[in-house]
Amino acid sequence: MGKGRAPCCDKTKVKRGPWSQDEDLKLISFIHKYGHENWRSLPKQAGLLRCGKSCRLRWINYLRPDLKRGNFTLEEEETIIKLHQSFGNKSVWSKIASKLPGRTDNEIKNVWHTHLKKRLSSYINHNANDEAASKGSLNKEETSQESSPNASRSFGGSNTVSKEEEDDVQIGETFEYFQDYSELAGLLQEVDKPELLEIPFDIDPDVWNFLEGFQQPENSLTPKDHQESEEDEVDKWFKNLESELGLEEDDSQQQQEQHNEAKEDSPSPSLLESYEVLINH
DNA sequence: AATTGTGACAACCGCACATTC
DNA sequence: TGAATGTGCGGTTGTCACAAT
Repeated sequence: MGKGRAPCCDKTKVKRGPWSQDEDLKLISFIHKYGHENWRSLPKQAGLLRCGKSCRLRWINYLRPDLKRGNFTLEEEETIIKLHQSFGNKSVWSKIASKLPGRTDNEIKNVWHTHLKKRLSSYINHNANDEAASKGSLNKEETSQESSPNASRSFGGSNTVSKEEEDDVQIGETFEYFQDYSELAGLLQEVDKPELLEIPFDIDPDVWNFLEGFQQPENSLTPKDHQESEEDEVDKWFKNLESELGLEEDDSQQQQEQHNEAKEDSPSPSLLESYEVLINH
């Protein structure tokens, strides 16, 4: 036997690529019944031709009932940026995820690379141009460099720094511009895409609390609240699942129901019953 | 209408650490 | 104590949808 550890599974015998609805249901129902004590043996026991790691990833990043779906809120984006700054340039997506209930490290990582980083970079360029303009002709050479479309500021003067790394450094330094994060919120709003800019004017008081004190207490809910929110989450999760499987009755009706969820207590079906309904559908 | 480019996100890979025996 | 195994994590890739040409 050669060096190194054995692969977690025989890649020629496992299915790869996107998960089907059937596979999702198998995984969900198995985990609900038996939990996930051993990811390696889980796929075999659940009748899935998947690698254990793949099952774990699918569950954690997509099927878990307590996951939030949809666009990140402005507050979540701010949190990511703040934490990314406070943890330094080395990526700590899991730590950030732990501060954002319902969001996964993978999701946060994607948002950072596809949205936030880009937006901050564009702000840097914008800011650099403004700065250069305000300085007028004090330093023509510098100004001409920055006005070039592909120009990027040099930190440390090393040519070996990759574009990605350079962006990170720039982004890190950008935070020094901000006196507080309300300014950062403004920047996000300024450069963000319209669909990511949903800032509710009837913003939840909790959000203001969150914005005032960055460290949101993890167990701020009373036991009763916690139980109710957990039921709500499960209920929401099933509605989402039904929606994705095309089993919902009517979109607008469902949206209305989801809207009402926050306002009224309604008994949620047991998880297992709902699985059976879905599977037998 | 067809082709190409780009963005977004799900999924995979491999390494490192923790745990078990 | 060290090897084997399980799990978590970050980086990277693959795929799909949509826009631009």
